[in-house]
Order: sequence, then C-alpha cells, then structure tokens
Amino acid sequence: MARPKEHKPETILLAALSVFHEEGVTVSTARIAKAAGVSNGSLFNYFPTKQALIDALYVSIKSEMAAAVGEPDHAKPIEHRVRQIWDRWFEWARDNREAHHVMNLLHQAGLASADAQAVGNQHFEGSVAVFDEALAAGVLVDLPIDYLGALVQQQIDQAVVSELDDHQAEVAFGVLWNGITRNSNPPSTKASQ
Amino acid sequence: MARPKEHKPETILLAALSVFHEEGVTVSTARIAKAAGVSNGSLFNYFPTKQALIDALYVSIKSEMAAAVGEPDHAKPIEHRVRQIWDRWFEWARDNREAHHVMNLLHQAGLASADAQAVGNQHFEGSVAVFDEALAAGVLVDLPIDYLGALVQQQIDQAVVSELDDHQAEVAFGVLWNGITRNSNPPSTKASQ
Amino acid sequence: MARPKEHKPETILLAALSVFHEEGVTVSTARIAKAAGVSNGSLFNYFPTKQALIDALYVSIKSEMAAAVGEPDHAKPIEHRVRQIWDRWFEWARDNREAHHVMNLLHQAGLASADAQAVGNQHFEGSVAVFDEALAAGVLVDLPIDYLGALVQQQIDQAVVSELDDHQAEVAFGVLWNGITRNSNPPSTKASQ
Amino acid sequence: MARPKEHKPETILLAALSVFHEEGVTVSTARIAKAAGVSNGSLFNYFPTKQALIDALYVSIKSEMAAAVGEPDHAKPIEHRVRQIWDRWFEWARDNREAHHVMNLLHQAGLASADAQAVGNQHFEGSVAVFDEALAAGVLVDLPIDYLGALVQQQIDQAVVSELDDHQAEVAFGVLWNGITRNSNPPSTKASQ
DNA sequence: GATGAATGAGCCTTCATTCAT
DNA sequence: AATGAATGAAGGCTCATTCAT
Repeated sequence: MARPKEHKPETILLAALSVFHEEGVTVSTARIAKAAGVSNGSLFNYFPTKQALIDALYVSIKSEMAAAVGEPDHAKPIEHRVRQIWDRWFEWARDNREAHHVMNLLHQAGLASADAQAVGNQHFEGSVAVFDEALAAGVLVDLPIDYLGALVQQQIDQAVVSELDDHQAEVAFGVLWNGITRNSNPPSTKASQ
Repeated sequence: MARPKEHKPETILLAALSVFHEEGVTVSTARIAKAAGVSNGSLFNYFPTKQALIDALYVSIKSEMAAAVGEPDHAKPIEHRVRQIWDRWFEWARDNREAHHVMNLLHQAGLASADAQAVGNQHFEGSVAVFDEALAAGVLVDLPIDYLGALVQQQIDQAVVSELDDHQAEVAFGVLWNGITRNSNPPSTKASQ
Repeated sequence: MARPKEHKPETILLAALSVFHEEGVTVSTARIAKAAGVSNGSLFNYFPTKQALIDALYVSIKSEMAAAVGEPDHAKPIEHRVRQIWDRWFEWARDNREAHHVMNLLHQAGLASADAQAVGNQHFEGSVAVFDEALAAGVLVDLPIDYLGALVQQQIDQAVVSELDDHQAEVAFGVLWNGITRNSNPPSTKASQ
Repeated sequence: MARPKEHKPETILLAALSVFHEEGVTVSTARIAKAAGVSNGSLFNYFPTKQALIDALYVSIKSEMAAAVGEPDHAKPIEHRVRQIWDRWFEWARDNREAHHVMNLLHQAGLASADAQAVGNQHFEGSVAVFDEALAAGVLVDLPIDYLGALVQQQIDQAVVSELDDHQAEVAFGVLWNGITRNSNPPSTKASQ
C-alpha cells in the first residue's frame, strides 16, 4: 500500500511529525500509525513505546537541524561564525516549518524525555562552543552562556514564526548582535517602581 | 475535612497550578482534585469541564501577572516605560516561578483555548500600546510589533528560567534595549554559506 | 420563590411528569428538582429515593386516571359499562396526554417497581370486575381476562396516540367490541405457512 | 479464551439481547461486554458507541423478524395475507420471546434512535402494503392506517406476552379480524357520562 | 516482519444521595 | 423544613501495548 521501498522507521517519524504538527500534543499512536500507512501493531516493531517514538522524533529533528547548521569554520572571525549559525538555522527553520514547530512543541510541552533533550543538545556543541569562545574573548556581554544561547534560539524561532522576510531577518540579526555584544552603552537608569 | 474557610475555586486552581508544574501536561482531573483536597466529583461543581478549568487557570495567571505589571505611566519617556514593564514583569515571574512556568506551558502546548488566550491578551493591551507608540515614534528598529513584543516576553522568560540575579537582569535589559533601539549600526556583512 | 401555597410533593410530581414527558427516561433528580423550583436536596425530603419518586408518580397518575374512569354502574348492562369505561378512559387520556404518555413510559420501560404497578392496578379492580362478569356471562370470547383487559388498554392508548377524533373513536370502540364479543363468526381458515 | 470461532459482533449483540431482557434499560456496556465474554474495551472495536450498539441490536431484531414474516403472496386474498402475517409474526415472537421483548423495550423506552427505527420499519413495508390495500378495497373499517397497523402489532405482542396457546391464538386472530373488518354492526349507543 | 483484534487501566464526567448549615 | 456543596461509585469511552496468526 505505502510506497514499497521507503524505510519504515523514517516513514513513521515523518507521519508522526505531520500529525503532531496538525493535531497537537494529544495524538494517539493509532493516529500516527494510520498516517504512516502501517498497522497499529507495526509501529511497535520499530519503537518499543510511544515515548521512544517521541524521543526518536525529537532527536531526529534536532540532528537534522544540526546538520543544516553545520560546524562553524574556526578560521573565520567570531561575528562571521555567529552570523553563519544564524543564517543557516533561520534558513532551515523557514524551510522546515513543521519540523521546527514540532521540535519546539515536544520540548516545551515536556514530551521529549530529558535523555532525548540531552542527546539533541550534543549536536549543537559546536555552535555552543562559538559562544563560549566569544564570551571568553570578551566580545559578548557578561551573561551566562545558557542565557545567551537561549536568546539566539528564541530569536530565530520567533523570526520564523513571525515569517520575517530576508530583509527583516537581516534587521533581526542586528537586534541580536547589537544586543549581545559589548560595544553598546548600558541603558541609563533603573525605573523606579 | 479540608481547611474550612478557603474559597474552593481558588483552592482548586492553586492545586492545578501546582500539579501542572510538577507533573506536566498530562495531569488528570482526579490528580488535581486530590491535590486540592476535594473529591473527584467536587471539582466539577466549580468547573464544568477540564477545559474550563485549564482556561480559568490560564486567565487567572495571566491577569495576576498583568496586575503586577500595571499600567504604564504615559507621563514618562518611552524607555522608562519599557523598563518599567521589564522590571515588574521580571519581578513577578521571579516571585511566581510556578505560575510563570505553567502559563507558558498551557500556552505552548496548546492546552489553553483560543478564547482563553484572547482574554488573557486583553490584559496586556496597555503594555502592547507602549511598543506601538515607540515604534511609531521611530525609537525602535523596523520590525513587526508582534516580533518585538515576543522578544520582550521571551527574554524575560529566559531571564527567569536562567535565574539571573539583579545585576544580570540589568545587563539583560541592556541586551534587549540595545538590540531593539535604532541607535546602533547594523552588523557588517552577511556570512557566505 | 415558587408559588408559596402549593403543596411540595405534588409540585415535585408535576415537575417530574413534565420532564419525563419532554426528556425521556434518563432525567436526573437534579433536573426534576430544578423544574419543580426546589433545591436538589429538598426533593429527598419528600421522596427518600428516586425510585420512590418514580413509583409515587406512577401511582398518582394511575389513581387519577382511575378516578376519572370511576366505578361502573352495576345497574346498567354490560355493554354500557364497557362503553362507559372506554369513553371516560379515552377522554381522560386525551385531556391528559402528558400523564398518559409518562404512565406508559414508566410501565413499559420497567421503571415503575412491581409494587407500584400492583398498587396502580388495584385502582382498576372495579373495571376488571366488569370484564370478569362479562366473561362469566358468556358475552365475551373465551380468552384470558388479562388478555382482554390488555386489549382495551392498548386500543385506548393507541386511539389517543393516533389522535382519533370523536367519530373515529366511536368506530374504534366498534372495533374493540365487535372483536371481543361472541356474536361474530370466526374467521374461516388458518393460512398455510 | 472465548470460543474461538464465534463471530464477535453477533456474539455481542446476543449478549446485549440477553442482558437487556434480564436487567432492563439501564444495563452498562461493561455488563454487556462481560456477558459476551469480551473485555470492556473490545466492545468498542465493534460498536463505536453504546447508541450504535443499541441501534444495531434493534435493527437486527427487527430485520430478523421481518425475515420470519416474509413477503405476502399477492396472489392470495386479503384475509389470507393478513392471516399469514399474523401467524408468522406470532410464531416468531413466541419462539423469540427475548428478542421480541427487547425490541419493544428499545422502541418504547426511546432508546433506539429515530434512524434505527426508520430502518427497522423499512423491513415491514410489504406488510404495511397489505393493510393499505385492504383499506383501499373497503374491507377494513375506516380508521387511519397507523391505527390499524398498531392494533395488529399490539395484539400479537399481547398474545405472546399472555402466552396464548394455538387455540387461543386462533380465537385472538378472530378478535382482531372481526374487529377491523366492516361486516359488523356498529355498537348501539354512546354511554352517557 | 506485519497485522489488527484484544486488553484493561485510566480518563472525564454524571448523578443519586448525604449532611452541615 | 430547606438548602446546595460534597461525595464517590459508576458510566461511556480511549488508548498504549500485547500477541496470536
């Protein structure tokens, strides 16, 4: 029935991606199996539990995204490397809206297990290292690395969600870079409450 | 049996807040009822459906937060007003970590109904107006208002999640403000891919 | 709130009648109480259980109907007495469609307890006696008394349900009487199967 | 565990028939499942809702009965055809007391949906046509077709309930036929009230 | 490996009944 | 009496998981 040569686990993950995107966090395994064109039972030949399937989906999206972002080129200056991460990440997310959405959904709703999230993060060690280095070099403002990393991720996410065009994305990168680098004057005074 | 004078709906919402925080999106009404110290059936004397309970929880958190943020003082300059929003919001979120977490959880997991989200947003019209005005005044970079608003929210969220101290929060506000205001040069060149 | 002078049990029974008629066999005690304008709990001050309420309703309808039918006049000939039962019964049922419907509903759905049905039947002993006597006198065809009695009841029921007018009801009585009296030739032959 | 070769939906319907007969309109799906020797959840593999199960039960009984009654033979005279309907219907009902009882129960308690009742009635169009024709031919008294049809049904029902033997059933048919045909004198006078 | 019927724990919700006020 | 909140046992239904074929 389904296209014969496709590898089943991938087919199932793609189906899961689609139904999570369209139907939210409550989808059943039966629904996923049906969308994948396999029987209810078959799904469990590939993923022993629903949690395993969710984790595999999360990790597969995250590693696909990591592959798209690639490894930073250590020969290039910091700003260039940060910009490259931004560009490729943004491009990937814009071209893979469903995957991007579902990745965030699984993460934010707490459906992906801690283990899966850890594995997913490993794929981004290269990118994180760029920020570590920038921080050590004194290029960035003095804030925890996880905070800065989160800002990058959130701003890219939001740029995709807000469907920024290329020009706007350019401006948006400026917002990020001008924010996190040291060349700026601190804001004046704290507002009285 | 339960403490006699406590108002029940509030007690139930507090219990729901707690278990959503601790056990995630999958909590059952029975679990909430037990945490609230009422019987399974009693919960439905106050909230006709689980969805109604979730919506009430979402709206109650959001309006509590809105009350904490307050209305901006139109006599003050823009930056002051933005700073005030940031300060109060951050303070509230830091003091109400559970509520802050659950609010985001219900929103991001799609559990709060569209109606509830609309009601919740009404409470923030005053704050949104500040950004509208800043945008119109040419103070901010030229990006969609929803994008800018989301940045504020996400950076505050992250500041709370990352448990920034007061000094770091000060720096973090600088990151936001230096990013979204116009006084900065755009970053030089787009990275080659 | 409710009209002050009405006797509560009757008010409740009338409300029950109405909601059973309009909403079928599944009505809740809460629904009945609301329709009666009393609180949920008050209902149980008058009827210790839902079953008791149903039984009281059944018996009250049945005895009201019996009162309408009255006692047969032993001075009159059999046919007259049967006709009188038919007339009064039909008239009552036509004027009390809801009660008639609910009485049958409680009976046929098995909601009225056996005891209640026995009590209800006691009110019709006078009428049954007419048929006993007719049977003994050889006026009627030789069939069990319960069978003949049931025919009378069912034909009246159906006459009401079919909304026969006076003339049709006259004809309908003829159908009954010509059927159950002996003056007619038996039908010719049994159909071969 | 359960007997392996039995067809499940039929097994479940038979179990439902039995428990509706024995326990009345309030039986739970769990009770039916247990009687059928399947798990609670299994029942819903065959009938998506309790209503669907009830409707299927109603229609299956009604069509089985219709099959037993068969199509009238248009070559035979009216009386013969009516008699044939009576005979076969009576025989089926006597041999299928439970089914007969439950069919009436579902109908009278309003448990079978309007759709199911419509479908059930389609199976009896042939029989109804016989009465239509008899009415048109002037054989029957001038009463609405639904009234006459109801009489037939009710008298057969009652004959079964009263457990008439063959001879009594013969007499009972006479009651029906002599009642509904024109050859009889109308009863004399209306009783004074 | 593939299937899909079977399972039964668990879910949300209803409701007759109780009881403190 | 009258109230209506509180109860908790069911009820209908879902679904992740198993397993015989």
